[in-house]
Amino acid sequence: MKQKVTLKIIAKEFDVSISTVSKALKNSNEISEEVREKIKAYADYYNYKPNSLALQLRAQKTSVIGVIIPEIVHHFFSTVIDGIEEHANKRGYNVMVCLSNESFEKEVSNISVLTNGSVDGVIVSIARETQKKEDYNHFEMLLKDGFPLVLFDRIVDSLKCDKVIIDDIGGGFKAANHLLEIGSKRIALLTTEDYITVGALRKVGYRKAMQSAGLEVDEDYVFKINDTKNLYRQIEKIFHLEKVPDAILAVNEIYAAIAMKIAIEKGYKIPEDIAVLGFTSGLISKFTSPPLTAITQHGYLMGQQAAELLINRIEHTGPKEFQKEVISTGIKIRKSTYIGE
Amino acid sequence: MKQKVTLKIIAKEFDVSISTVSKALKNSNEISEEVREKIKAYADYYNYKPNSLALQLRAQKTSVIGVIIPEIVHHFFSTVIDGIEEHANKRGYNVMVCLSNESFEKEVSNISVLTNGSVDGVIVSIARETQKKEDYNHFEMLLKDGFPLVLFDRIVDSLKCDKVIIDDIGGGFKAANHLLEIGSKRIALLTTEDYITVGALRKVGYRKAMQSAGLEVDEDYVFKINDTKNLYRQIEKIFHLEKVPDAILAVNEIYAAIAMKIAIEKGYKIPEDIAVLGFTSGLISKFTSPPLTAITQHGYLMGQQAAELLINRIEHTGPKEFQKEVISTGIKIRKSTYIGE
DNA sequence: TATCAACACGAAAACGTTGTAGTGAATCCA
DNA sequence: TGGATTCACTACAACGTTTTCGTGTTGATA
Repeated sequence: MKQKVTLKIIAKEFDVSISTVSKALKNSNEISEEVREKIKAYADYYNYKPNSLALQLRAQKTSVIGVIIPEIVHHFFSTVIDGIEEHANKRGYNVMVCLSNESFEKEVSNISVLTNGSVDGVIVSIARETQKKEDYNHFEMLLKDGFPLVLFDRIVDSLKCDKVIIDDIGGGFKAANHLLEIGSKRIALLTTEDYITVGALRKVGYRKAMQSAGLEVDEDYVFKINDTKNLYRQIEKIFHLEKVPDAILAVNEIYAAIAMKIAIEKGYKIPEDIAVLGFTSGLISKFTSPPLTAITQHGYLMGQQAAELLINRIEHTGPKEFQKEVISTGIKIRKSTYIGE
Repeated sequence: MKQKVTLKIIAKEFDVSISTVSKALKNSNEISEEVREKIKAYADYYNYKPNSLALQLRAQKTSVIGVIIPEIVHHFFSTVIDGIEEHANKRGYNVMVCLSNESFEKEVSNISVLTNGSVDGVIVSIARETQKKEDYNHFEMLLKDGFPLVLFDRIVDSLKCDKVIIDDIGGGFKAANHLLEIGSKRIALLTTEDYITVGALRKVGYRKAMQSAGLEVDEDYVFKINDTKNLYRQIEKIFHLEKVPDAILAVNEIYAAIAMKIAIEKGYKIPEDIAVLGFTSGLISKFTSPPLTAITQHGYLMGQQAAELLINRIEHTGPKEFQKEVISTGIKIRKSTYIGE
């Protein structure tokens, strides 16, 4: 690459000092009209732009925020990043994305790389492996130094920092309630293993809804799916129950889509025989047949909120106490639970 | 935030010079065992990490690569980023993602921000608006300075730089050919407007396949969809043709899924009456019913290649001449074109 | 006792920028 | 003519590193 033009080079060109060039380019009236103009012309011609590293080093501020997510090939996380970007840009920040790939080690190393001065703060959604290990030392180190940190979606309560979460309990409740309202009696729950908070919380909501309808939660109707094994085979077990459920509540859209597919193959009519409802994070729900009723998650909003909290923390605007924002879910009713029309 | 510990601070603490501290931490044997150990212990305790801005400024190298994509909420682009990240990390680089949101202005400003020293090179997929305007000045400026730039997917041939593209012509050919092989005679094409290169190229492939089968391309069977208007209404026009096609080739999975949905509503059987095939970039194809046969795109591989080209360019490994890598497509045959078990 | 090497450390430049605090010359006022 | 003021510019520190080139002290050697 060609030498980038710097103040020094321009200064040498016109045989003036570096300060003169700097001031001329900033239109300071300490510098004569004449000198100013020729320097600006030269800088313009050679497309001078101040080196941001130098600026950042001097200002002790990068105007970059780091984001660490478990994976990017996931519609929900993409929407969150989109929201972060939008808000960050509006406030003059850029975004640096790192992926943990659900790995503890990679998360730790990402944190380490990002917090060595390259960013003013970080937003993170914790990796699975970290949640399983329950080792949050890398975060605690940051917080001890007062480094701006915002956790979203996959959070841990014990860490003293700003957080943004989806109202998963509310979502689970809303989901189960909808099924109860359309008359379902035996609602099967397709959820994740317990250590995955999101699944666990949605289950809590489901349980709450069942109880407030005066129904017992039969643990035989709760299926904890292991993502690393064959999904079809695990989900199919729903249909081995003595009394096949009249509704299925899945904590994500993949499980829901698969359950629906199996149900149809087995000759059940949806929603007449079995109603199906999922939590959506992508486009699948819209294109299954029948289209899937789903709890919607507003990742974009979540990203915006996270960015806002972080930048407020960085700039010391906003409250001193740590915030915990809760993003409420929506429900998009489609044909998989809706008879009539 | 608390003051970060620096060499200077440690130096003051032990009343030695900054150089001594720097050398001690690097285990230089210029420094006595004793001094070395106490400095290392202190640094360790206070979690000293060299400031990367300072390192980067000094080394005139950031080990960061910038990526500008039109949007992130798009499975294809996510997979590309994933691939970029993977390769970049392997070679010691970090990734900074910016979104152009298909806007020319934002693309220009992203380029400007990234190339002021914050990254060693950029990978970009050009925004729609830029392609429509045909204004590539911001890229030409970079190339004039020899700044490392890799274009992927949405490229422009006139720019002298490394490129990675999907073999869209081949994909279109492969798609049409598959339909011809299963006996389709009247293949409708659902494509984008002409200025979108990807759609245009896939059409070329479609045309080639038709011609090599000795068939004329009837322009009435080519539908150019405008993404900003109502998709259903535009796609429905397929079924207003005098002779309804016996196959539909869509240049993306959304169009394909919608076409299939409309066909089913109108009582056609898929694939018996009409076979449907799309280009996939997400998970939709897998979960429609019937599942959609699709040309697959290998975004991950594309990302890896792009990163490899870029880093080779940055580090002057690899050939001097600009490369144009072509990623070939695959085809995943599912029930939407496949009769029989 | 003069010479030299080894040892253990410090000074300073460089990366590119900004802003404060000079500085020398011209101009002004009385 | 002497002092103050304005003008147009320069020097320098600072941000945090690394690295090259000193430099003073010690101990050994001839």
